[in-house]
Formats: sequence, structure tokens, C-alpha cells
Amino acid sequence: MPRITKEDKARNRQGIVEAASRLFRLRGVDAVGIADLMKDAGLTHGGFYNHFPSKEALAVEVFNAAFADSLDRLAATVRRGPDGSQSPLERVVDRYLSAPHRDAGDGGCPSASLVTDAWRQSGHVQAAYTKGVEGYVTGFAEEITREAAQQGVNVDSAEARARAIRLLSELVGAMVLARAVHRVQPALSDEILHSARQAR
Amino acid sequence: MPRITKEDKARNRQGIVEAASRLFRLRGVDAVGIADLMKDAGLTHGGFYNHFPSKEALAVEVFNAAFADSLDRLAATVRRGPDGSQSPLERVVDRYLSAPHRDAGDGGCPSASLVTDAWRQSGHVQAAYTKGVEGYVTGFAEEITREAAQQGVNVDSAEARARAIRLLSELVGAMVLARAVHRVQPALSDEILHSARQAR
DNA sequence: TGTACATCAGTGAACGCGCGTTCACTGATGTAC
DNA sequence: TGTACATCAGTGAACGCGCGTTCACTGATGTAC
Repeated sequence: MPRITKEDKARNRQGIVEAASRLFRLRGVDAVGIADLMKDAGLTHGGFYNHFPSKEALAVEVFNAAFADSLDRLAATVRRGPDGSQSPLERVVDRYLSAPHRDAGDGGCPSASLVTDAWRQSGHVQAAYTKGVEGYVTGFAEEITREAAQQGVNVDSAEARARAIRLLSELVGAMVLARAVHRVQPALSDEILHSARQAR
Repeated sequence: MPRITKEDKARNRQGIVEAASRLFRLRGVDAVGIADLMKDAGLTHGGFYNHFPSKEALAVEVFNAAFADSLDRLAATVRRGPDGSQSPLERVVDRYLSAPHRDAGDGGCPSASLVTDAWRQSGHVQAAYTKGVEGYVTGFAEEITREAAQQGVNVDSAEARARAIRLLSELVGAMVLARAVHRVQPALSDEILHSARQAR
């Protein structure tokens, strides 16, 4: 059957990244084997090394891609502007702290899904994660400044950044806790999301 | 050399739990082997099964013990009452969001260190984690109510509980993020802890 | 455009390794008398 | 209190298994003429 066209090769590579993007978030980087990944992408596992020099290199690419996607979606939400009574940031928070986001363990915000993978993976993976977090912080800070300005309030950049960091911490903290207790006490999990939303 | 006295056996068992308590928090449950554990406890790895039926059973015991210790320390801090200008809760938050707590990856708050292990371990381990989180929430809620009352403010129990959940989310979120970015961008890590402290 | 050949993506078996768990063995402790 | 024997914690080798990675092989694609 092989050899395959260049387009097919590119498609296969993309399929591996997408499978990894889902499975790494769902089960953690270490708990997903190359064989699992390749099977999920519809290939046999020996072929992995035609696309990536190592599992670690894939993890770096997946982390970068996941944050890039996620920040693109954030930017798109912001670009749409206010919607009814909700500012873009309010919409982001509401969607973030929702049951569907909590339950979509394979597709949600990488700051939350990949946080402890970042703790324990190599420096290159940590660097990708950190870059992503920095992207979230600056994205939130810009929008905080913009929305305050629209209400005639001036927020200096240090304050906006501090608020952005706090917002991200609250979102990530509520999400990781809500996920950790969800199977055993779904009511407590809902309560965590609800209480965090109340604060905003 | 064997057989050993009952006291020695109990001491050995305790040593295994303590080693696991440190190593699980530091590197994650899955990343720590029985051999690592037993070596750390000064024993050979075959003997593990004289003490525990499985690694999972040890994990459950470690989760329970870690939360029990942690909640005891919380209770002790609360019992000491106000210290200068700081209420007990203010002291807890300050100590939680400190560089030493962030850097003590092997001994800190299990809500943060063990959160994604809880995601991905068995139901029994998740149950132990959830019980611990519930303990933190009720502990915080009681102290929130008490400190408000001392200032003549009445906080109803639902509100106290919501605030307790929010506080725990903020602490855990700031800590997991601060740890994840620490190696790559120590300044950002400090900024996260500092911004979260500001909010209080 | 057609032909001849080199390339290389996919396959699936195999590699070494470390994991959780099991086991036969040892010999000091615990216990029954 | 002494003695005889059963118990069982510790030892370290071994088990099967799944991991990340390597490899020889295949044959359609890509390319040089």
C-alpha cells in the first residue's frame, strides 16, 4: 500500500497531533502510549517516527498547538464585542466555568488540562506551557483594560496584569478542583463552578 | 536478619507511608515506582506486599493521611487565634501563597499537589481526595463565619461555604500555575503568588 | 510525455527496560507448653 | 523461666506486561532523463 502522497502524509501527521491533543488532555501525557495515539489516528504505531523524533517532541508541538487554538478562540470571542448585557470577558468566564467545559476533558483550556503534565515533563514542554500561560495573561489583561476604558475607568497596565493573573488562577483552580471531585461528588463539583462564577 | 519485632514492622510501615507521601506529591503517583518508594524507606522492594495489598491501597492511605495532617495544621493555626494584625485565615493564606510552600513540592497542601493524580487514579483514590477537599471547604467556611462574627458581621452558612470554595479555588489555582511555570519563568511564578495574595 | 529507478511512509515484529506483583527462601521473633 | 517450634518480615530474583524506540521490509510515489 505505501508509499503515500505528500498530502496524505501531511494529513496523517495532522491526525497524530489531533489525537494526541485530545488524549494528552484526557488522560495525561505519560498515560498515553504511542500505540494508543497511532491507533486513534488510524495508523500502526511503528510509523510514529516518520513524523516525530520522539514522544517529547510531539508533546511540545501539542502544547503549542493547543494553546494557539485556545488563544485564537479567545481572540475571536473578544472580537465579537458585547453580546446583550454580557461583555466578552463575562462570556469567556461563563463558558469557562460551565459543566460542558469541565466534562470536555479532551478539548478544554490547556492551562487547566495540562497543568500537572507541565510540572512533570521536560523543560521543553514546560517552556511551551509557560508561553501559553503568558499568552493567556496578556490576552486577559488587554481585554480587562479595554472593557474598563469603555466604562470610563482607567486601569494601569500593572493592575490589569495582576487582575488577569488572578482571573486565570481562579478559573484554573476552580476547573481542576471541579474535575477532581466530579466523579465522586458531582454536586460539590457543580458547587465549585457555581461559586467561582458568583465571584465575577 | 529477619524476622523483625512488631514495633519495627510498624515503624517500617510508617516509613513507607511517609516516603510515599513525599514522593507522590513531588513526582506524581504514577511516576513513583514501588522500588523507589521502598529504597527511600530503607527497604527492599519485595517487602512492600507485607504491608499493603497493592500500590493503589497505599495511595488511598497516603491521600487520607496527607489531608488529615494538613487539616490538623490548619486547625492548629486557627486555634492560635489572631497574631498581631493578622487573623488566622490571613496567616493561612499568606503561608499558602508563599515561595517556600510552592518550592516544597514534597510536603505542601495535598489539594494542590495531588489534584491531577486524583483526576486519573481509581475511584477509591478520588474518593479520598474528594473527602479531603470537602474537609478544607468546611474548615475554611467555619473560620470565615467565626472571623466575620468577631467583626460583628453575620455571614449565613451558604455564603460562608461559597466563599470557602472560592478561597480554596484561588489558592489551588495560583499554586498549580506558580509551580508549572516556575522552572521556566521564576519571575512569572512569583508574580502569580503575589497577585493572588493582593486579592485578599 | 513515457520510462526506470530511487525514495520513503507505512507495517508489524522485535529490542531493552522498568513497572507492579509474586515467590521461594532465611532466620529471628512470638508463642505454646 | 526454659525449651521447641511455628510464624512471618525482609530479601532479591523472577514473572508477565506495556512502554518508547528501532528495524527490515514493502511497494506506490516522486523524480531524473
